[in-house]
Amino acid sequence: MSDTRQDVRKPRLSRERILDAAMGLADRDGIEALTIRALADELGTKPMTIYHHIDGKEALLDGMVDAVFSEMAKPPVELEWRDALRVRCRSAREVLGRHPWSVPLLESRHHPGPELLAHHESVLVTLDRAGMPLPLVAHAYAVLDSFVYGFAMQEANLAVQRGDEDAELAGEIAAAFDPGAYPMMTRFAMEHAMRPDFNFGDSFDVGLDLLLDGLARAVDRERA
Amino acid sequence: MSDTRQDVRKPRLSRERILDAAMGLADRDGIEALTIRALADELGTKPMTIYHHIDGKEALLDGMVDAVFSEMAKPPVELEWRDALRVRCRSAREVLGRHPWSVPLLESRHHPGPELLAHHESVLVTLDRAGMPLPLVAHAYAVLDSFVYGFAMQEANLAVQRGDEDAELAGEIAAAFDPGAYPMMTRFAMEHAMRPDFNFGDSFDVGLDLLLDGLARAVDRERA
DNA sequence: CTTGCGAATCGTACTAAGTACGTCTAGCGT
DNA sequence: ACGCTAGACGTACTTAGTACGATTCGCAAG
Repeated sequence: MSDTRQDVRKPRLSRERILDAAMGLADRDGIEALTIRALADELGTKPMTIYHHIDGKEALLDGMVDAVFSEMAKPPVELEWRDALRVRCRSAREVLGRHPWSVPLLESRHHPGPELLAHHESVLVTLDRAGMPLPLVAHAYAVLDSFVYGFAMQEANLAVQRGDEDAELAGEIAAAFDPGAYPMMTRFAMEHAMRPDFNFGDSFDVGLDLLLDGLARAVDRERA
Repeated sequence: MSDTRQDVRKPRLSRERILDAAMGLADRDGIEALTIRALADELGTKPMTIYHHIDGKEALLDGMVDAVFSEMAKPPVELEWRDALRVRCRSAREVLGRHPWSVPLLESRHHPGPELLAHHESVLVTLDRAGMPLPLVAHAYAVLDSFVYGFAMQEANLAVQRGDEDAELAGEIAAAFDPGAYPMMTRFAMEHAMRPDFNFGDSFDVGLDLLLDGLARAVDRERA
């Protein structure tokens, strides 16, 4: 009873409930469907109520980005640095894939939240215990994150096109093809990319290993 | 005379002039400042006039993205594949850096323009003549573009923060730091990232070489 | 030089979205 | 029981995209 009353009354809204709903809405309907009004409907309330918990839409987006970082696994300290980073990067890619709207947002937010900072700290620590000097740490971090973000960005792109129409889109693209204007692209599509067993995501581990192997060699060179 | 008259009269507007102005405006004031009204002002005209040349704002953005691709150097056919790709990737990074707003757009456009298609074709051809089998071509392309896009995205991020306030921003971030809550980040910043000779962009060539070297090794393994 | 046609331009207005401001109300402590 | 305050809400203003119809301009033919 008191539970019911409390549930309906007191904590009707909270920053967390709003963030959860916002992320769910963005996951489901896309980031462009995330409007304050739609969010209010989702929460069974009115637009202005949301402003009592969150300081404008920018702050909402900042909060969502930080929540995304909170979902990413940090590099496990008990693993050797390469394995630890592999775990972290795979998790990051998976999380970004689950929240495709977040990828372009990562770029435009300039208010790092606590989760983001903690995440960065943990990665830096891992690179440090790999024995990298600071300049190499900087390169390693920049390079790994560039790859992860960029890959997630391309995957998000593909996902949208897949969900959009597929047939219509493919037809449109095909129509733009002069017969044989792009022979290599055509061959590539026909003989590989359109095959049922082709999976863009398979390239992730390939690239990740390329980078980790290269970094390991760089560490070895430092040691010598 | 007739030149003057023609210059003032006939071609008052055109798709090209609109695209140029839109890109200039986005470069100068940021993509969020690119509104149809602002663009009309920039061109000395009225909003609705623009719609006679371009089919809505989405089409405008599509056109801008394609224009960005047109600025990127294709891999020169006369160079060995690794050098050719290095030229292409460096150029891509430079162009994306010049048009920071374009990076998030690359993801959201699903109407590939002719320049984009031609660019992709040229890269695929280069990978093909490197002797890669199609599956490796796919991996190479995915991995290289992920890195280039992701790197450009992070650079765009830094550029914004730099231009924004610098002092205010740095203070804000510093304020979020519990004294010593992020020791490795602090050390990294103090002893490396805040030093005047530190340059994030230096990591680009490092990562690019990591990937190209790794791909070259993969090609060699295929040969064996 | 006039006239008329079609393309380019513009004015008006509607819709969607973010949000400032003032009011209202429920539930708490006194 | 009563008033105080946090949270919720209604209204309305602002910015932005864009549909629709009227208007104007430049050129070519008479």
